[in-house]
Amino acid sequence: MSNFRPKNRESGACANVCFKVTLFATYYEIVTMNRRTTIKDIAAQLGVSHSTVSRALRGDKRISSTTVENVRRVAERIGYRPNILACGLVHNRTSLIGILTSNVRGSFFADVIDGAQSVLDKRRYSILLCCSHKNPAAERAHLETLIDKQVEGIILLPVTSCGTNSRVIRQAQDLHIPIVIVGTRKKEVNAPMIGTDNEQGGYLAARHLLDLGHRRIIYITPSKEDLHSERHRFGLENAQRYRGYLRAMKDFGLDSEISTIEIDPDVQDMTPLRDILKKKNAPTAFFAYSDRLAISAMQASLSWGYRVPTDLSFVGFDDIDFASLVYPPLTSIAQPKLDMGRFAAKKILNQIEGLPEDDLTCTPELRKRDSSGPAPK
Amino acid sequence: MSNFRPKNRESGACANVCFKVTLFATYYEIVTMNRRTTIKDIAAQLGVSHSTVSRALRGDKRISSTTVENVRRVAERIGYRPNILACGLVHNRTSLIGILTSNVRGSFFADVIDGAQSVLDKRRYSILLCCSHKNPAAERAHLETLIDKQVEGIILLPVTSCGTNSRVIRQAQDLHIPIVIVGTRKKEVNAPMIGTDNEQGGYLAARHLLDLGHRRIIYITPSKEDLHSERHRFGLENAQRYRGYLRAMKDFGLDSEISTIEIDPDVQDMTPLRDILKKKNAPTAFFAYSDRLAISAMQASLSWGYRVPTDLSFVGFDDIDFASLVYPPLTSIAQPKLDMGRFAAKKILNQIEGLPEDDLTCTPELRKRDSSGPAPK
DNA sequence: TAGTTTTGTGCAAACGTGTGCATCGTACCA
DNA sequence: TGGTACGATGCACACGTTTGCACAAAACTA
Repeated sequence: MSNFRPKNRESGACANVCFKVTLFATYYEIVTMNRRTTIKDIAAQLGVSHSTVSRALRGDKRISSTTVENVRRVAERIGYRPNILACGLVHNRTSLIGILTSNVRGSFFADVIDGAQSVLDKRRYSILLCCSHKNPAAERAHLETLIDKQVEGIILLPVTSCGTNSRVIRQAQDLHIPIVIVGTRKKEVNAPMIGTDNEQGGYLAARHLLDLGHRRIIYITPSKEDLHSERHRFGLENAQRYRGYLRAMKDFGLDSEISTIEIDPDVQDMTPLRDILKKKNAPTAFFAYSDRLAISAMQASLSWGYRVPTDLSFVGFDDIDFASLVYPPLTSIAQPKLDMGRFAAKKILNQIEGLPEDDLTCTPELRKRDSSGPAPK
Repeated sequence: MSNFRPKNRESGACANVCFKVTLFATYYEIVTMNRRTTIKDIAAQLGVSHSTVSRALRGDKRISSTTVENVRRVAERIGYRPNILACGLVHNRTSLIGILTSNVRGSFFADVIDGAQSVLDKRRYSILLCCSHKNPAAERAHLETLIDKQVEGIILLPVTSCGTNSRVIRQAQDLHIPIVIVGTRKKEVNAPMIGTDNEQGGYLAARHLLDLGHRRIIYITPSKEDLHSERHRFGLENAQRYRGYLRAMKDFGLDSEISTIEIDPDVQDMTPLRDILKKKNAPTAFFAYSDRLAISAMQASLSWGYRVPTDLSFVGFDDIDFASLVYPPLTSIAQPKLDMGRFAAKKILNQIEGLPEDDLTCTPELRKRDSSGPAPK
């Protein structure tokens, strides 16, 4: 078989070359079946150097058009695909963007990913996905993995503990890996952020209920601690949404009516809700930190015989898919999730190109549905 | 500054070495701030060759323990991280597993990812995520990207059109990239699959309703076409679940009661449901292709004044998060999604190691909740 | 015809790491 | 003292690309 091996400097007329191509393609189809083909294979078949092939493929205008054409043809025939590791080694690029999130579940995450992917796709970047499950140690490990894998940028989705991992984040930044935070940023971390005006969202929700005539409006928080302390299980968003609610209530002079109940979404214990509904002067409306929480509370109330929105009104936050699927459809505050993902990707790409980037705050929007209605007499 | 540059063959006593280390660390901290440090940096500081450093870091036992220790110390000090591109180039590895899915939304996807990640993490693999939105062209493009990025394996999540892209899939297999399909496989594609016994799931659901005394049970399909033809918008699952329903009905001699309505989940037009409920001898129970569909139908029925489960019973499929959050909580058929993800990852890893792999079919399970109850008199 | 430009290629080094083999020094043995 | 064995390290090449530079041939110019 070795007599088939092409000799190096054996160029010739085009027809001749074509003949050899056919011949050697057969040879190579046998030999290279089990490995990726390289520019050297192409070079050998055409009797040119691999640098010529490289230049031809990259469209270097110094290469004659006939050579370029030959190279293209052989490349196509033997199914050549560039080795991205080798290219990456030379250019110090991986075309990888890391996305670190605390939970892969939920439409917020999905929409942001979708939005980011649509932008990154066009620039031939791929997404390296990590999920930390709110575990700071896992989060740090994943950040280190991302750095080790030499991603060219990192998108941080609501990662509750990133405050505690600011050291790794700085480490990434020292290596000039751009970072963008989607959601809310801890003050320890210095990176451009894309967020929603949660305070405004909270205000919109409360204001909507107030305009419907409700006065006794309760904020449902996943964690009371979040609202006042510096430790935030659910990020700063919770405190911000609550602050918007406060502002609306105070605008109406309802300082004395301000009140919250805590429902842990993981535990789903509804007794605080049941208790407050039993009191005299029970609330007529609820504004929840999240749609999930709002839906749980609403469905629990239904199961106890309350009518929605006749007896009780509910407003959620995030406008997830299911907000419009449950009965009654849930009024919610929407954030432009897809756009946030797109912007995040753009911010990363801009930073990669050396452009400075700063924060971007999106405006939330009220999606009125049937779960909120006029306050009962 | 260049007089600080370490000369190559300038070894010395340990104390001397340590002194130099300190000195040059300072030098290097200045010089290398803007790039990743390499084994050459370590080698230069210690006055050894880079091969020695490489061997020391890899734990080659031919290297003296003092050298190993020195190398480790310097590596730590200058924050050395191996260049994964270079390693990959030598070993022809990327430590990347591609996951291609049609939609990133939904708990099926999320759980499978989670499960896969937990297994892949331990083996230091990362996940390259692509989402094709049920678009065959995008799907093919993404598959090609995955091949180009030299992933070491591909997990295909319910990708409706993979039949049309079997050529690319075969291309990947020719390059010895292992593939696992989670969900259902098209017959054009020859790869190990990990799925649920959808037929059995359908049987369980229908059987559950039959045991509760229901006789007029309707199957809600996202597309009637799916049930009989070869074209499947929603994969083969739909036909399989329907077949399970058929078997249960026939077991009870209810061939004449077999009936379906079509509700497109993207359009959410509920008139077929309304129409069938208006008929005399209206159905008393519904079994839907998916939880999403079941929930929509159930909530629509509630809005028309029907009581669940007093008047109507509903059973879904998939046991998504929201199944237990809606009111009344939805009875559903669960698949072991997390495990399916774990198994998928294991199958990929095994194949990478050259072990043969074949299909795995998981057993579905009924999760009884309040949306299904005894048939009305 | 000799010199200059242009055109098309090849050579060799580089990216950062891994590794077979050669080499060097030392210790041990006869 | 000569030979052998062994432990520790360096050299040089490999992986697949890209790219600065040199160089040859061809095409001009004078």
